[in-house]
Amino acid sequence: MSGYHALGMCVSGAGVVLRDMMSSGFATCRLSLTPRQMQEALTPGHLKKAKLMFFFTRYPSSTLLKTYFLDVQFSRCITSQLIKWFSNFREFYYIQVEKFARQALLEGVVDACTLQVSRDSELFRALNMHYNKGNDFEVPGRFLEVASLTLQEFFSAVRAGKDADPSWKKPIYKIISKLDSDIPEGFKAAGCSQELLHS
DNA sequence: CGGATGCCTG
DNA sequence: CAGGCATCCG
Repeated sequence: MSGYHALGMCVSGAGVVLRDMMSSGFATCRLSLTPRQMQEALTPGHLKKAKLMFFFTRYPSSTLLKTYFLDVQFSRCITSQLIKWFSNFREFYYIQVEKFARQALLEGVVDACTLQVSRDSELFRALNMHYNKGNDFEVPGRFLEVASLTLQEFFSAVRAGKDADPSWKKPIYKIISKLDSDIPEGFKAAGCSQELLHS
């Protein structure tokens, strides 16, 4: 809940100001008047922001990322680093889900549909701990749905013995990649990364 | 060749 | 999470 408030405040704030700085000052005086807030390297605040964004998008394009990190000076290095972050986020996510799917199988679960990820489930706890450590952000319900589907897909695949195929996860990745949802505009706000760091 | 992906290591 | 490397494509 506190997370929502912080973002809400960012939305009405200095978003426009940053744009003006970029279009005028930066473009005409690139060497002498570099905006102070324009980061040349990703900060811990950016990392925290990226993790929260993961709750909405698992497969963000570099283009999308550029529109949500307006305070970052994108370069090949920065872009690849951000993309890399999400790649790492996905790895952790899928590893966790697979683990719980196999566990459910061992516990004798029969119907995949009964596998639902709720806010009080162990899987959610593990994921929330990783992407929202301080638990200061209200995870969107949509994420729970995506996680549930992912869990069911892994469960069904393993139960069907598809994990024998070296590339058995590919079909699942394909499905999940289509479930990305829009990211709240609040994440674009200037200073958002730092605000999150404090909350 | 240089950049994007993906797997997997430490 | 960052490094490395193998691989694929323009």
